[in-house]
Amino acid sequence: MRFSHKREAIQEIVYGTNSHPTADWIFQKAKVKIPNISLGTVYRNLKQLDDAQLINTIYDGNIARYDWNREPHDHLKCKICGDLIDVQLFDDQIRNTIKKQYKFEADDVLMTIIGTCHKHNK
Amino acid sequence: MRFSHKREAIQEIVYGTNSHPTADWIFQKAKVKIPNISLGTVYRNLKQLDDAQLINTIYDGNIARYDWNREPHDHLKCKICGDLIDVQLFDDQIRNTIKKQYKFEADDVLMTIIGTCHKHNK
DNA sequence: AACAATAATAGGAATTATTACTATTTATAA
DNA sequence: TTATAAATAGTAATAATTCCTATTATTGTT
Repeated sequence: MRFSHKREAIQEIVYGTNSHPTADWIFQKAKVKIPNISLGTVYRNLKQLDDAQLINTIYDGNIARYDWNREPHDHLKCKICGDLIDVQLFDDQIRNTIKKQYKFEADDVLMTIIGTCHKHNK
Repeated sequence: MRFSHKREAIQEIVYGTNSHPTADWIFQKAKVKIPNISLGTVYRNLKQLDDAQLINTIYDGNIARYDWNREPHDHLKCKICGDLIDVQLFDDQIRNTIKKQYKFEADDVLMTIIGTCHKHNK
């Protein structure tokens, strides 16, 4: 993977937020710095950064979001504001349990808890 | 919700498979019985059946799949063949843990384990 | 520094999944 | 049996994403 200013900028944008941004959000931010950047470039580079293990892609309903946090973690999703909150729920032990119980070679555990976040406490 | 033959047929199709079908797969099956059914009808009725708690909608990457199984359960997703396998991993205890730790009112726990299923054992 | 090979890009077209719109049909309650 | 409103077909519209192609930029090699 050869160096590119655009990819560098895209990576900086993803690394600069905890908001699990969408491709379009990243595109809007990128345009401020690089007015002629195209959405295709954003998608292509996000994919490359994911392939290079520099960012994570997470699917939120049927939209892709991007996450700089490469540590294994899960998400709390607020059904009111839609926010995704990072949490650490399980350790590696679960993989062994699953492997034994279901003859399934587990690579990754994706977990989302749907609910209401503290901002909406009455 | 008023009775409809099409909705009945759509529900039967979802209830008749363990394959977590997509809207389009259901549409193809429905056309065999009801040649003039439209894709919009399939989507509308799947939404109604979900609202009525008669089926479940699950998001697999960025595509919606439908599941007759209303019991709380999780999925093993094979990265090779894409199959989703139903499994029962956690009980309600996890909700209380999350609630305490994160001040989060948990309604639902969505969990998918990515890996390789037994069909691909060498 | 100039060159050659090829990765990266812009801009737009194409694709895929899904929702919205509207005139017509159908279920059902009175 | 008729009035009502829900359900529908067919199609247009939208949203997210991928694909295509001519041009541009990076980088290893002269």
